[in-house]
Amino acid sequence: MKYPFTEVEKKWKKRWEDNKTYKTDLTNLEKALYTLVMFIYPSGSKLHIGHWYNYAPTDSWARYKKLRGYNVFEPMGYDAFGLPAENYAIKTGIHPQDSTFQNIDDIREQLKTMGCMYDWDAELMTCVPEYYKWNQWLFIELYKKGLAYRKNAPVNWCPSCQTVLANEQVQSSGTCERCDTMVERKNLTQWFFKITDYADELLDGLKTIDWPEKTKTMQENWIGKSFGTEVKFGVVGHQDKEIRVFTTRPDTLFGVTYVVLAPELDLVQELKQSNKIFSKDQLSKDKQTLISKLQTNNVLMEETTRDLRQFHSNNSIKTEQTNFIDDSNNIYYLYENFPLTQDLLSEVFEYPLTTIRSILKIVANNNYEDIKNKFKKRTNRINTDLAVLEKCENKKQSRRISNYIKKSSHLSEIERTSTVKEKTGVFTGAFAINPVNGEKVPIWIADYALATYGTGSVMAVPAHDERDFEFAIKFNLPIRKVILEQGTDENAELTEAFTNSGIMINSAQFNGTDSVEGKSTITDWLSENNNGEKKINYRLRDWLISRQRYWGTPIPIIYCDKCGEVTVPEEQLPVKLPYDVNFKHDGASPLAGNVEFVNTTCPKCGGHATRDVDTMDTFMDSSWYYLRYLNPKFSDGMFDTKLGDDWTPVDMYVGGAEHATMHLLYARFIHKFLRDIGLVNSDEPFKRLIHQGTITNNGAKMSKSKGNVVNPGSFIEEYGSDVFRMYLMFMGPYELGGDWSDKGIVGVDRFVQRAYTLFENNENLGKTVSATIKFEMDKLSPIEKSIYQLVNKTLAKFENEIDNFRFNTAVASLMELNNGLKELSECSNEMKLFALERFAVMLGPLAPHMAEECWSMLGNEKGLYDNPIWYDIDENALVQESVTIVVQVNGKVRAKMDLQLDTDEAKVKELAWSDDKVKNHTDGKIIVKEIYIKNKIYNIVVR
RNA sequence: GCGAGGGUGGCGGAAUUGGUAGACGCGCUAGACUUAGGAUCUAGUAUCGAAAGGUGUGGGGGUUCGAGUCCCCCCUCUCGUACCA
Repeated sequence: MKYPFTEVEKKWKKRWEDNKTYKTDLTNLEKALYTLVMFIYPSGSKLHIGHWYNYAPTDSWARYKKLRGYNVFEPMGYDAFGLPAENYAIKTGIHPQDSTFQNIDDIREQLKTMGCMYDWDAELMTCVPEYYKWNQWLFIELYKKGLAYRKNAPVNWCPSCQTVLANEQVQSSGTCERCDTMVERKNLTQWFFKITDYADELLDGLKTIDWPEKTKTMQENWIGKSFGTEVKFGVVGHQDKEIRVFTTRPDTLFGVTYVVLAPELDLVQELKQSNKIFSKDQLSKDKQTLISKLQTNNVLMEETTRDLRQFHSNNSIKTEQTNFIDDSNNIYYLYENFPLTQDLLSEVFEYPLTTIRSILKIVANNNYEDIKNKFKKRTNRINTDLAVLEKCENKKQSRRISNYIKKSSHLSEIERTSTVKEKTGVFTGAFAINPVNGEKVPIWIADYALATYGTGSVMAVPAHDERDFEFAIKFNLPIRKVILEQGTDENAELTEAFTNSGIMINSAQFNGTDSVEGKSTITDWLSENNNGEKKINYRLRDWLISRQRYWGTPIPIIYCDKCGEVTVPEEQLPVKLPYDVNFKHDGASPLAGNVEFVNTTCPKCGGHATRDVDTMDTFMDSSWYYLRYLNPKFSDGMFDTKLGDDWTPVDMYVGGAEHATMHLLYARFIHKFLRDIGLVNSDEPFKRLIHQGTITNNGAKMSKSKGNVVNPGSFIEEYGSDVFRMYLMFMGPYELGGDWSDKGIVGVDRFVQRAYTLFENNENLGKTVSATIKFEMDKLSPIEKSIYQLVNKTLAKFENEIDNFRFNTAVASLMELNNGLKELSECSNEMKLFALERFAVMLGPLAPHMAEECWSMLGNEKGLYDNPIWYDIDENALVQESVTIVVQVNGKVRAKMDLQLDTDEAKVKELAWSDDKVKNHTDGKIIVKEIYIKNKIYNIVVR
């Protein structure tokens, strides 16, 4: 008879449910094992094969552990808050709460068809007040410890939808996912969690957990700890200001030719304002006279920006700068007090400064005093120092800066930081002072400097940094080599940035130092002179948790005119999410529209106050749900701390690799925080982590929007859930995933049919024969012996494979066993029972319904999972008595010999040489050597 | 660009420490049983060759008695990441 999966599945599901087979006794800590799979987002679409691929094999692992006597806790729940439900509401008008509850009901039913051993008493959902109350409580705890704070931060804002978008809703083109409008960045005051306080611990903890190396590396990079130096640059004309830059290459400090500020920095605004542009008549009489003289004397340089920068950077020139606008709306920079040094004069001569050159030409060959005198005569300056006038390239320099800042604010984070984008920037007109040599370098703003990293200011060393090099080339800024690559010419021009270590040059007293050593030498020098210090920087940013959205946990903060920011008192929690809300976007958080919600009284003074109208990031929910599962109905706290201590860290956690740096980092942070406030006694939430691979469809990720989702429905109907789950496991390595194809499912089905028939043919065997634990191999027939060995071998293999999530080879080993049991009919009933008992038990984790049925067909009264059982291996049966020894000639296989294990070399040699093929290949050749690897190979080397 | 992981028959994929490459399954071929076969069973199936014997794990080089496995260079695919100073 064909395996009647419909009846069998129904029968066992009912029995499991009636017997509460999968209800875990959490007070029993002997061999306690917490297996967890990332909980499900209850969307309107059905469970697809991706969910099955995630959950079913994990359940098989848990079942295996259960059969081995572990007290396994395997819960399932719903990550029920979030954007999709709200977007769905905007589209259809169905309230997120209604659709979510409906979806949860549907999904629960679908999950049950899988036949996983979830403890349904532990089921939880995050969108109910009993759950999110504790998000709020946790928020307040963080707040009390100074780890929750508010600051102004940019969000992705769609001007057309009038709403805030999550990063993943912004397309790579920088447009809105829904309406294709260009997304803007808008500053809003928002809540942050200070995860950065835990940066070091999050980094160190990685060493203690059994996670995929790849994931740990990703977290490591994400945290991005980097050791460097913070250097203080002065600002010309602003004694009170300084620019701090972070660098990992203090050894290149002498190569700084400009400084870059991120456009968002407050300092940029100040510099812009301080570099005020005067109208010409606002200037002093003296200056006006000077300007006219410079203009009439034609000491006006039309194309001199580049050359001026050269002056500034190559020489320690201290000038006074005045910006003004003339009657024809041209902007000029007037630099006074250029010291007319010999250096400058010779330098000037190098560049096509037509005007100055024409002046200096006259005096080129004269001595310094002559030059001074002649220059004085020519310009009618009393002062012998040079004044120069630079015409601004762009008439609207100031506006240019503003425009640039505005423009970069329009770019999304993704777009701005795209490396393929060409570098942009604008000169501020201001100069910074390099502390190491007093050199003046121009200050630029450019969006390749990120306000969110380090100080937001960068010292640019084009010669030794790729980005700076690219920028310098584009804007014609000087490139000064200060690290010499070994074996290269000091004067050779660089065609690309040299970023490795070398010998320091052009670095005054540090010349000749190895650049690696130079890092600390220079840093020490800076510290001594109070110009900088050692500094550690992190790439990790604080966790922005505010969402200008409805379907989430309300932030438990009240704003009072008198008392300011006040937390909601614990006894007033939860702050319930009101049902009646216009969640259609109107430019603000939907909760802002609910007057009843917003208006409240201040818990401190009783006066009028308003509530925070934002909700929390849903990663908050998933940061501690594994603790709540232990008792979702617990009301005396976030979770039962006794159970938390007993059952966490989670022994096995399975979920997608896409959560590597978000969820998995946040949960670790929260866990550590909970430890610090005494709620858990462990450092890490998840001891062991496995990522399932992704199942693609024709190479594309399955998604509802693409319409390429494969539903398991038809396969379940045709083959049953056990065959389907086993096929998913058989497809390939679990952690790799792969492209979906149903081509091989018939193979698994055939295997199941054959196995079922085998049990059918031996029905009630256990009632007539008593079970044997161990056989004396000498007393077995050859067939019995080989079956006995195969069964034991399979057990050993199977255990190892399942333990390590290698389900494909575990299934294969059972198929091999099944093939090997073809001759079972020729065995004694004792041997039959021995083999079939073990076969049924091994089927248990992979095909739970079928295995229960087979197990009961043998005559067992108690179910496999009600009375878990696993068999010991007879080690004697694993010992091979004979072994195939391969005879090679020059590494090529020429003969194979079946010999007793541990046959001695002389005997092997004799047999090897008696083989005809071996003779053929060695005749007439010189024997160089012979190698014998015991029980494996006999290799003859000839020439 | 950088980081990680892959590339093995017609296909999905096996191969503890270097030691018989291709387990298991699909597909295919032949046969058996059948009124029938998209059921089941049996045998075969890397490739060239009639055979002997060659050749074979992306390509090239190397180490070794022996390399899918170790080392160097290159090609290619997938994933992650995106100017982190």
